[in-house]
Amino acid sequence: MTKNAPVTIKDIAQALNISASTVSRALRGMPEIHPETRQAVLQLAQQLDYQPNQLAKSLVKSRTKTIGVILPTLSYYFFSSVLNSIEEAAMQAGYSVVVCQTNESYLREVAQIQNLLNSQVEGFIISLARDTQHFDHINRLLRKQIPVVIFDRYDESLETSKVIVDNKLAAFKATEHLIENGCQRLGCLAGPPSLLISNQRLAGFREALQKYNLPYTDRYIFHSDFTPENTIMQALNMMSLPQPPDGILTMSDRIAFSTMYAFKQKGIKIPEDVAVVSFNNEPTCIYLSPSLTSVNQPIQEMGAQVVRLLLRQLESEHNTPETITLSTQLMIRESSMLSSKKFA
Amino acid sequence: MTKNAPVTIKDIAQALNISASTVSRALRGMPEIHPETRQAVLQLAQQLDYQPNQLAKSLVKSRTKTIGVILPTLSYYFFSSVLNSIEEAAMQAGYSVVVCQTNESYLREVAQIQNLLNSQVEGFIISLARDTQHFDHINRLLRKQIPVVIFDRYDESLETSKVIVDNKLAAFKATEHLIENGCQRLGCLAGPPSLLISNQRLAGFREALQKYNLPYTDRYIFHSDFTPENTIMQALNMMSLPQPPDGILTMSDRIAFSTMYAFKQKGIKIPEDVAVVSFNNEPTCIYLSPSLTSVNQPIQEMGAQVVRLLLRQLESEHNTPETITLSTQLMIRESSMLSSKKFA
DNA sequence: TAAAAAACCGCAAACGTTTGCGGTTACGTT
DNA sequence: AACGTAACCGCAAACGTTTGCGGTTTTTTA
Repeated sequence: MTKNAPVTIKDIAQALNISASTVSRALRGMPEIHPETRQAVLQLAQQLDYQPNQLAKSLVKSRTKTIGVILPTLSYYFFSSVLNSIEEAAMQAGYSVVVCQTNESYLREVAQIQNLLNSQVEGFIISLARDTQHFDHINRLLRKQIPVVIFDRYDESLETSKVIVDNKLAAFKATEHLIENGCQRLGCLAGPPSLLISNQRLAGFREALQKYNLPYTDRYIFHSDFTPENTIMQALNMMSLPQPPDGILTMSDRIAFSTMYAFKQKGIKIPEDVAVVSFNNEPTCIYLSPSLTSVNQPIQEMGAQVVRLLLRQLESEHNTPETITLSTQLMIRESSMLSSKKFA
Repeated sequence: MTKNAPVTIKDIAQALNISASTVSRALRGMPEIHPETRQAVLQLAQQLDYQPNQLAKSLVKSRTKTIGVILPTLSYYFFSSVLNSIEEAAMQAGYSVVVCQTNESYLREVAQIQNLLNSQVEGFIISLARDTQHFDHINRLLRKQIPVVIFDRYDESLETSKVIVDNKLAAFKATEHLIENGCQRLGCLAGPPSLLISNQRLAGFREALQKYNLPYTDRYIFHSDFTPENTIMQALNMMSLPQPPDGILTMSDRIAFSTMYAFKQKGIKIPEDVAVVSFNNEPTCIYLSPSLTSVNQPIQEMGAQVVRLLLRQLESEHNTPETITLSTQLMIRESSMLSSKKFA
């Protein structure tokens, strides 16, 4: 019956002996066409299972109503979760989103942005890849006046709108919590030295040590590249220091998970031997034994604010960049409660 | 300098006093144009930061080289992970993918498919939503001769290519493992009754009981809708049976995580009081205490096979549907080792 | 009853590409 | 000197829509 080629507006027009423009208007319910012919068009369209070609539509209107989202990975709960809230907010505003993963690779990041650019997305939401060190690809977007909002993994040199958290303060408070719970020798399992937010957290860590007059030395700072293997190695290296720490701040739950796993293997007890606090507050935190103390970031609101900022730029021309700083919350659990009985 | 409107092929043509077709050919490195003019075109294109409009290109070629992927959610490690391998394989074949989440909702599933259809994706990779009960939206794709491959969450009535695992067998072996480890009263924490694969696993569970002459009764079957709250309720209901089970098969790690959490709260010991085995083998399994015995599905290969089947349909017309069944592997860990000492 | 307004519809251009076909040049070959 | 043949490039149509403008026909108004 139906041939292989999809049915177009012209097909309908021809079958009904009317013009394509009339069909177009009828399908969109414009007022200037007769109810009878509209009815006929609608019916035939339905019968032929007509699908409007989004490409053609976007081409003539020069609008895709699409925003591109660039994320390091979707396998992290944090990112897939804020993606959810981004999609929700975007949909509400009549935009659809297309997602790309960089897998933490700089090359992939520029390639993906290039792709989305060619696909005529109207704006970008980006969280930088681990390996991204220079930002020409982002600045190119800005030069083209394409709206960009960056969240979480950002860089200070970028003059875009951002929604972030006060990483330094959050780390300070997390470290303070460790100290208040009796930790004396603190170590830090940081992310790659290239990551700004990791360094900010490191700064907060250091500041807490200073405030409480604890000695600070680089020998208690280890950098993980986020892979389990590397993380485990770094964690065990730290614990084989002549004077191993009795409290550790890790930069993400993923790092903490691997660390706790390694410690379990080696018989190192948490929190008795060493307390642990972390970042991101993934749901898995509460499933672990001991449950993991972690800094919560307001995922829902982060997504909402990100698209709010982007929409502002999309709807009104030439907006000056704005930075929104959301507040964090330390979720205190067993892994940092030195005074608590385990499995209470 | 540069105006707001993006630079097109015509702009370049005009600036160089040549025709648009020449520019087009030059940009694509076709042989019939003079090296000098090609050079000029390339240079100007670079200088103006020309971006080819993918929409226009796709429109004239009637090809988007894009495949649509419909997933229940990206927050499950299983799905986001096979998405990764799908993207990898698709990219290798020169296709790009666009992902949509259904959030387990039937309505969203049909809406998302509709969207992708309008966006002219050339084929679909689908894993069904929890709430999907009828399949007109899928069959419509088939009628349109649009290639579709379904994986994991499928339905038997669908005459598409599929890549799946032998859920019944996997569940049988998992249950057998529980029995061989000394469990006498077995319970099953299944997924929604609407999910075929959950029912298949249930069948495998039942078959194992029969083989070992253990009593089977529906009172030991509970259905979770995958949410933590509901799962916890179902799990606790099961354990407050007059004769609670000493071994439980759960249909997914997510269900198992919530279950283990609930048991920990209630002081129910795993595996001493009740052993647990599960499905999906998420990385979190090894982080838990006790670590979680779980059925592994070959994620990498699943993604690879899925796009292989889809590509076959895309490149050669009219292919008969094919079903690929991959093999699973039970990863035995502490949660099911009744004889093992905890924290060995 | 004539003019004005309303209702309905078609023409053609446009969006940014690709591509078949034809048309100039310029060169090498007899 | 004439001709065949490369080499190089432009015209115009096409992809499937939308939309400004203009044209009929019908209805309303005075």
